[in-house]
Amino acid sequence: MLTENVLRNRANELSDEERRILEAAVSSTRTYRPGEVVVRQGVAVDISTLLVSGLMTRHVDAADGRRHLVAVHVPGDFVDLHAYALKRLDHDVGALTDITVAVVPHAALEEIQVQHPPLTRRLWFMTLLDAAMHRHWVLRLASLNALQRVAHFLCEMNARLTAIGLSDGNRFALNMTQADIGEVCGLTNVHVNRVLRQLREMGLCSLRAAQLVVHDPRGLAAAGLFEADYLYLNDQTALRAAGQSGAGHG
Amino acid sequence: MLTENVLRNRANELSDEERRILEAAVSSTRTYRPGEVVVRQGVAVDISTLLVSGLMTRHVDAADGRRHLVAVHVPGDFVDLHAYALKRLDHDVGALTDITVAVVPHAALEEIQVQHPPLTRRLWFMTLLDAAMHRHWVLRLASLNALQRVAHFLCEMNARLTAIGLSDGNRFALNMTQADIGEVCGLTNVHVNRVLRQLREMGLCSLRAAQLVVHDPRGLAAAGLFEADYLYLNDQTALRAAGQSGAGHG
DNA sequence: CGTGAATTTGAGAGCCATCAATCTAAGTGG
DNA sequence: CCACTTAGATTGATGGCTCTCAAATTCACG
Repeated sequence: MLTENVLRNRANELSDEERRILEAAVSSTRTYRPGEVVVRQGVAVDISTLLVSGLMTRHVDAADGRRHLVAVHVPGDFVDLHAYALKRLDHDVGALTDITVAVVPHAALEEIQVQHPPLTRRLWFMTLLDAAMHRHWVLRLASLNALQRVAHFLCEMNARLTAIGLSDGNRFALNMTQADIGEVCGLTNVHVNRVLRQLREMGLCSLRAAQLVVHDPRGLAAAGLFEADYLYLNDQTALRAAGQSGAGHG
Repeated sequence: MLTENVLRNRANELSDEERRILEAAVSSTRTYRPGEVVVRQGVAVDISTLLVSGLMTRHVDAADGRRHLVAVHVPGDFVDLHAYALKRLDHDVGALTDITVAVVPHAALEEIQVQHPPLTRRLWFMTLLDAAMHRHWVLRLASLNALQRVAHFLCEMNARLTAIGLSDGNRFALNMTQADIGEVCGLTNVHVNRVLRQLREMGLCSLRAAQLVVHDPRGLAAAGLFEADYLYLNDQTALRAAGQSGAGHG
């Protein structure tokens, strides 16, 4: 029951039977060390990977040697479900921390697609969540300044990790360096450092020893112009952690 | 046969039968004027829209009144297929130019999902293309400067429009103001204007009267660090237009 | 306690935003 | 056919946010 917890607590929550079906589709599990590449750009694959523990990245290595993150994945994310339809990826997928992933052969997904349309639709939904997150990353980069970007990203991680029980809404493990955060927010590690100091001095949050402590969730959300609706969560705790009212979407 | 042309020329090209099925799923067509909102954020919908002609946007209105584009859609894009799984959107979808869209009720999509798994998989693929594009918009904003961003975006539009026969690879209609391009690239209209002048003086391309003329496709691609692989095109003309060798992906 | 990675702080420079004005093109009404 | 209007394009001057370069300090870990 590797994926039991990580597949809960989503707006799109799976039924017990659907979880069983997915569990049965897992052929094996693998572990990777920080920095290892799990799926390399352009290489055809016939498996998809479900993240069980740790953080993963989607990233592109620029010609000048710099790396840019285009997504961060948390446990429960069906990281590589795209590969089922795309077959090859336009970017690398790698381990940001120590991770464990479950491997699902595409043959098993094909069977699910034929035999379980409702589950297929839920899987489809999960890939659309990624797109929704991407859109807000675009928004973050296009319209927010450095302080707002970092605050927004930290709010997003808090909301996502709260939804899967890895944050209590005020404190969570964040095994990312300031350089990693810079690669997410389109900033240099130097400027991320200045922004984090500013957030600390504003009494909003502090990041020390890979632990983020959020002193003022609503204030942090306000600083980052963060609204959690794009995460499509239904977990009230997660919404509160995100500085939202949790009253629904209207 | 409204969608006949726009559904061709894709790596994921549909068969004649699949196109027929989709055609049959269309309940009606609608037209909109530039600036009109087709799907408003947060409103539950039970239809999806397929763009037949014109350009559409996904955008978010910021609190300060400024608009930010997170995606641009070209004819053939199943713009709102997301809504089938998501039901409500986290952003607005609107008309950038005069547009015609085909309306597909979700009930028809459900039937397709049950009866035509291969077509479902292709539709799924189409939504994943959006995500792939989003990722490269993230990359563009995070890692490129103003000149590179604009060049990159123009290359993307050229490649996408070439794939559907709306560009010959060197010239195409682009009914976007410089302010629109700024909203795509995270720049002000003023700076977009300076960048366009620079691109013109470099002999790469010129935008006049809603017509983009690309004088040097490979040079423009180089200026924007553009690589077309994320568009998952198989159309060799489109790849050449994109300044790529068209020799495949390795 | 030594070593390398990560964090922190400072100084200077550059890219792009902001503000403002002018110019062009297209459409409207008389 | 021409004044009038308006949206969009163009150009200039100034300022600020963030990068770059550099060095010092702290932290993690064997």
